[in-house]
Amino acid sequence: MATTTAADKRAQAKAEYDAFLAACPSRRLLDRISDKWVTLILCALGGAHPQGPGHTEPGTEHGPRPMRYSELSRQLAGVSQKMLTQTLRALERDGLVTRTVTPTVPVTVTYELTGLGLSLQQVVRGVKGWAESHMDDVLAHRATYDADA
Amino acid sequence: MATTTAADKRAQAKAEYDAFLAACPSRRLLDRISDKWVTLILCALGGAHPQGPGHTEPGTEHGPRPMRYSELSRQLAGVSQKMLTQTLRALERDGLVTRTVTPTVPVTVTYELTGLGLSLQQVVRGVKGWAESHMDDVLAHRATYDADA
DNA sequence: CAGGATCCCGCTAGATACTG
DNA sequence: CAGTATCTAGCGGGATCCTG
Repeated sequence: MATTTAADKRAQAKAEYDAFLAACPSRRLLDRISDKWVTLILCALGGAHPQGPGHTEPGTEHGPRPMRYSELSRQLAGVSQKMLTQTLRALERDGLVTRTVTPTVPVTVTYELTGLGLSLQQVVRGVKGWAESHMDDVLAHRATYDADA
Repeated sequence: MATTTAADKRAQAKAEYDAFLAACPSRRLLDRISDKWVTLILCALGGAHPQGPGHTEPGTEHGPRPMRYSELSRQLAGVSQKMLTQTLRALERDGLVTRTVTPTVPVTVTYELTGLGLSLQQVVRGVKGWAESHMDDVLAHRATYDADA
């Protein structure tokens, strides 16, 4: 296939999976990662500034860092043990986080982003950021919408 | 307040809402937009290349465009009427899409992204794209994970 | 065509209690 | 500390029928 260019390959890669199709595996993957807890866990594990810009102020910057179960539980206010464990397991299975057990007494378990998890974190961080920075706009629109009703 | 710099204002804006807090409104907003159907609807309304790169091939590029209810229903394979209508209403209420009724016979209804919706579309497009482009990696990890179990 | 209204099932999130 | 196990209430979400 002498006609296969880089552009062709990119087109193929894009066409291979299509979340618009109900039967496509990527549809279910999209459903999994489109989740409040997934977003928050990934963001927590990613630290404050995951892909910090050019210059880094020591002390203000901490990229991806391992976190313990209890740490996560504390940072994700209101998450139930069940959801936290369940979501972490799913993320581990999908290769987004690693789970490390240190046989101390009592046992110490840490979770950390993988490279794959980091790549997703970069994008879901945007979702969380959007929610926080556009909250006022949304609230304003809701007010006028509800008023007209 | 002579000490209020641009950086301070940004810090304040970021601190105003925090999705890590259970009681924060942004937590619920995050839950709303972390949704399969929200992502797919916004992507559909955003067209193929929302923020196309430098040069644009005429004919291959079509940015945000209004779509009819039935068009959306067709493109989002497998979506139920209930979920489609319900999600569209929520998006309209939050000011992410506009709903336009043209009194033809039968009636024609079109949905279109607002500026706010467009800004969210840019980020959720990344989520959808991630799912499609990393599907193979995830499947591979699942296989090894399930094998070890 | 673009929904509204209902019914109803599934299953999932959350609370609680227990364990290595 | 870091979970597992169990139970249940609630609702997400699909199917179905109907309408302007």
